Amino acid sequence: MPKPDPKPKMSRETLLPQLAAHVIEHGLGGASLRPLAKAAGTSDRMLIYHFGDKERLVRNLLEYISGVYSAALDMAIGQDRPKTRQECFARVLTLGRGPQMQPFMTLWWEIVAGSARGIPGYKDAAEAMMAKQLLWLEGQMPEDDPDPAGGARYLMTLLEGTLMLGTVGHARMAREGLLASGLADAQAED
Amino acid sequence: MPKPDPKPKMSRETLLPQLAAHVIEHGLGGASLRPLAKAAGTSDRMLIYHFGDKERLVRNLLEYISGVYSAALDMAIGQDRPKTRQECFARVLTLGRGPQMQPFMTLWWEIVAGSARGIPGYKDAAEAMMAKQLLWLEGQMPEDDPDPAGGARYLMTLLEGTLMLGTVGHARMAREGLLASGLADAQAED
DNA sequence: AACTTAATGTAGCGAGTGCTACAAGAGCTT
DNA sequence: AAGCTCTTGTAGCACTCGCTACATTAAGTT
Repeated sequence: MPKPDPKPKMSRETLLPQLAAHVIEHGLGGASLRPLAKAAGTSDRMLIYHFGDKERLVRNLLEYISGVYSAALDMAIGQDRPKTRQECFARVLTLGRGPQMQPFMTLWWEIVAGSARGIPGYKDAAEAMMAKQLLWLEGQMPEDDPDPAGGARYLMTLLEGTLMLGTVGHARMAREGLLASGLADAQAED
Repeated sequence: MPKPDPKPKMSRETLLPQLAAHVIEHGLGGASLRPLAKAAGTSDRMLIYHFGDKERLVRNLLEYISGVYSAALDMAIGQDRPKTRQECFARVLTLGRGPQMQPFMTLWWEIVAGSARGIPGYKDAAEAMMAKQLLWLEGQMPEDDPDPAGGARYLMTLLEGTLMLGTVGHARMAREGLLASGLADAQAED
């Protein structure tokens, strides 16, 4: 008869993945110690023990999540480069709108809001995530692009604007804008 | 000897401006009844009395704030139209980054985050505010623009992306992108 | 003046918040 | 075995949360 629960030692490293999963699903703002602890199979008591206080816990979580995001981007690198900026943009937009990215996006806007309000760990995480995404996008630019660096930054700006308009129910508006800019084909969806 | 406090009857209409002022300064997420009430010179008891419950209060607040935003935009219509899209974009970007707009922007990202999370009143407010801003921007497009409708939507997308990158500390990235797109001059600031 | 209704104050409830005091077990070294 | 440090459980504190019960005042209306 084997022991049903070996009860392994927990540390920040073993806790963070489970905590992050809970945060990605339920958000950071409304996250309180007890639900977080339950999601990770511990108690609020232990969260404070391992992280000191909630602020440091959140900071650690944001760092970790930023790392997860980074890894997810590395995972999603396409084999073949797109041939045009238009195709590049379409690809990354499709990726950003994919259902598996949706919890991430929901959390993302919360991080942006936290950055704007100046909540301790938020801006650092947001900055890191954007930096990583830019790097990734630069690597996805067409090979013969005349200005990959500037172009990637341009596409990033457009991409984020497009995603934002999408989350507030104005996907059509963004699409028509892209259409006018020559960065999108005419296609129906909303 | 006049009465020091005539204690006028309060209604939703008299309360909303003061409540909105508090929300614009301190945010919506962390807004709880008692601080809100104090900011409006009442009690939590009366907020519930007038609005029913907190969700309806928030909904009313978002509607009201959306109206305030709309009015602020109407106020900020320039007499002379810009001559180029570039100038148009520069103007609206300067306006959006102005210090008097900053509390609004901070609140805005919170509204976007709320929309993404599906919190009841948020998406409606965000949609209304974006619709209004688009209308405003269309009115600010150069007179000889070949496609004012599409152009305004394009500029909106770019603008929102630029503002977002700015709030997370990547203003430089957005600027270099705009520079590469031909929508901005070379100028130093960050 | 009697009655009705709207508006407000006081007090508090049950639940949840971050965090702590205290003690006990677990595994290690000496 | 004794001591020591790391990890964990149990209770609870002081506070805030949204909301309600109850009573009171103010202002019409009849």
